[in-house]
Amino acid sequence: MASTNQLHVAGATVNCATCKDQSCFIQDGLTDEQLQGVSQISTSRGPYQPGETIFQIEDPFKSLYVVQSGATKIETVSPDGCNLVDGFYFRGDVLGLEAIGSTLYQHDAVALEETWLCELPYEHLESLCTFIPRLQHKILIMLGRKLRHMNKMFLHGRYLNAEERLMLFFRMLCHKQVIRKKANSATLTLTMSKGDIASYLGLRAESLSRALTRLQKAGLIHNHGKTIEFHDIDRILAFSCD
Amino acid sequence: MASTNQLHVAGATVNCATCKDQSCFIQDGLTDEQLQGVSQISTSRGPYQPGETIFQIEDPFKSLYVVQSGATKIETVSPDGCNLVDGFYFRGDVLGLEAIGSTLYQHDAVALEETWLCELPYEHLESLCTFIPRLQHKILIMLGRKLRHMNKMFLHGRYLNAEERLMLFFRMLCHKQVIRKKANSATLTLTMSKGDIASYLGLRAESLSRALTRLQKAGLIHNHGKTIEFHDIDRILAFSCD
DNA sequence: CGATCAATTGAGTGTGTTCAATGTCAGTGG
DNA sequence: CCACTGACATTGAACACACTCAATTGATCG
Repeated sequence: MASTNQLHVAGATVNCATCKDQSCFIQDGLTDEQLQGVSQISTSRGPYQPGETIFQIEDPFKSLYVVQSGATKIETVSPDGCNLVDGFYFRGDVLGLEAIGSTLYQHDAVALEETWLCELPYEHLESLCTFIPRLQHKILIMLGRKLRHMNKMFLHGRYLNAEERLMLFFRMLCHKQVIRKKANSATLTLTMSKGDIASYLGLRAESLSRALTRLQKAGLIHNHGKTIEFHDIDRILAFSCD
Repeated sequence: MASTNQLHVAGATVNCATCKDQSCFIQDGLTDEQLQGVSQISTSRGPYQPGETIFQIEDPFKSLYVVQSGATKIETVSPDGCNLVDGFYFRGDVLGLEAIGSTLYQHDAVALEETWLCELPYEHLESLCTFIPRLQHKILIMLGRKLRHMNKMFLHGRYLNAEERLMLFFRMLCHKQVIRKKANSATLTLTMSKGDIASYLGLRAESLSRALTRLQKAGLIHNHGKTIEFHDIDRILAFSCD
């Protein structure tokens, strides 16, 4: 696996500094000089293959990772030994925030497809914050945003039934531009298993399957294998949980 | 309502700097000089009376608040207009973290009993972080800890039944020293309504009531009105959700 | 082509919800 | 002092939704 300060994105190899062009949230809005500071501590990692582990639960916490391309899931183990999928991460998302303030990672992180990451050693990053107040500000914003997101999912997700949770999931994927939208129809190619999705949504695989079937019978989607087609994506996007 | 840099705790009026003695997390471990910096930006607020609002959802976000004495709840409004209780805060807890990175508060915060708070203007606090790396570090730890806590509640709480959620709630109150423990029996005087507790636990008031009844029939607790007695608190504390 | 794992479908069950009725308590006013 | 009120709490009965367990189909890969 390569380990350079070069990034591989969509077939091309590019420098970390061009992160800026991809609106990678951490770098976004920093001056060139500040950017260089961040570049100096960051390292490109990849390609991770599907199923490959990025870090494991209770490994010593060392770095945050920004997803440059590909997709990743994080999961923990429940009291009774089941795997609980806790999140999906796509381009621009930051892995490892839950470990801040701890010495250990809180999850397993696993690549879902061929994935490139940008590693940010956390101690260096925190030190850098002292010299770049704007960077400190961005990290804090990111943490606050994550808190709000979890809070919303937590509070409102509880009261949604299986179909509503699924709609919410599709909306999230659309927002992260994982669903390729054209006109008002769209296609989604799943990189994760349906079991993972079910777990993420707090459902059993069977319940998710039934929800998919119901949405299909309602004419909203067409579900075959790893691809889901949306006939009227706008109706899904219009669905509101709040 | 008073507004000074004096704190009222347990009937006495004390200076903000003595926060240190109460292991208020933000100040804890700072040098005297650094402490003074924090003291300079902080203001004591109170007493808030039961039911009194501290801040409201969508008010402009200005400050974090550390609970010095008393108790507070935060709540949001669900899609269908119900109040959802999202957290209870006791001595040493910090209110308003979810608003970091936003311009608006994300919750209503309401005092549950006579309550004193220490107000920390957020912009000042963030500026101060640049000069006191240790303070920055503490804030980040605090946010990470909050993330982990929510994560755990979110993931594992979903799979607990009513009784288990209730036990978890008691355990939390014990940990926050709200339940007065003596030998292996203990007493809890509720400052919040049972409806609030139910909402916090993701249950209906009826379901919570039934869970209380079942625990009482099992001889674990005695539930009358606003007080709950624990005959064998250790069995409750031994209950593990993970 | 069979082996294996993921996904789907069916039938029966359980836990919390919903709706409605009753009980409890504090505060108010006659 | 008692009756009235309104908010909160409890209890009962019927229901809904996701769960469990089991069987079947489908997809992928050696």
